[in-house]
Amino acid sequence: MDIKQTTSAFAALSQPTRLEALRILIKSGTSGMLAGDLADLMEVRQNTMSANLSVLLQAGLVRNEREGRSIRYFADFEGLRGVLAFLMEDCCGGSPEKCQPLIDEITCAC
Amino acid sequence: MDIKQTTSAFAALSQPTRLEALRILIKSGTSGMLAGDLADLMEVRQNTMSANLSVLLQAGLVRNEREGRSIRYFADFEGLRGVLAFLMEDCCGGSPEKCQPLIDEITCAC
DNA sequence: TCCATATATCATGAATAATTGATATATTGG
DNA sequence: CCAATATATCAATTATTCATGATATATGGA
Repeated sequence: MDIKQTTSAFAALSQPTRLEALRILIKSGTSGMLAGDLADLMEVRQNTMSANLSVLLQAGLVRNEREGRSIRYFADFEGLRGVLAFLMEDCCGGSPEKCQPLIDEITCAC
Repeated sequence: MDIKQTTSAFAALSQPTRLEALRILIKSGTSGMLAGDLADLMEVRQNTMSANLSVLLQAGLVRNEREGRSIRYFADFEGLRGVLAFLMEDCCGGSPEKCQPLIDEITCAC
């Protein structure tokens, strides 16, 4: 993971449609969602959603699988991990006590 | 934390100078860094760094304190927490087993 | 093979953002 | 109060990004 990949990922997340799409895919977990269903759910046009999913794909934040005529998209948790890890690298070096609340918040009840 | 704040934060992180600056401030923890020292360290001009710090400030990712003639900047861990929490909200809903590696990576050795 | 469905790509115009030189503001020391 | 230092703001140019309409590609069913 380098700075170029990471800025590309954050750029992908800096647009409301893409951020919401990824959040939905994160919630959807292993089930993912069909591109068209996501467009319908979010009430955006087909080509807009396609373009936005393509940006998320290039950024390594989602992956996809063809499923008949449709294409199913999934959050790429590995990609997410890399981006967040790069950002927070050595966060404890200067102030360990600052890190715990952040971790607690990210940490979900699984 | 809403989608507007979050996209603004990610937009702030989508630019190499700002991402690096925040990473340095994250590593610096409670010591933070003076704006000028950060500009020198990163070899960017004074006004460019000032503009970029201002974007990070508006995004709630850093805070600052005047210190004599200088201004000291710090990573805002509370802001970071909010952004990451919003992104990962309900990540376990669909697939709890996917979350742990991500949390492990973020979790530092403090 | 032909048609319908699902998604992707292309071209374009409108809006946003980035860097830079110049200048302004704020603080300190003399 | 004046000069020096540290940072912020302004104006302008250039470069990116976005949504959109139109079109292309790919798959499945008849």
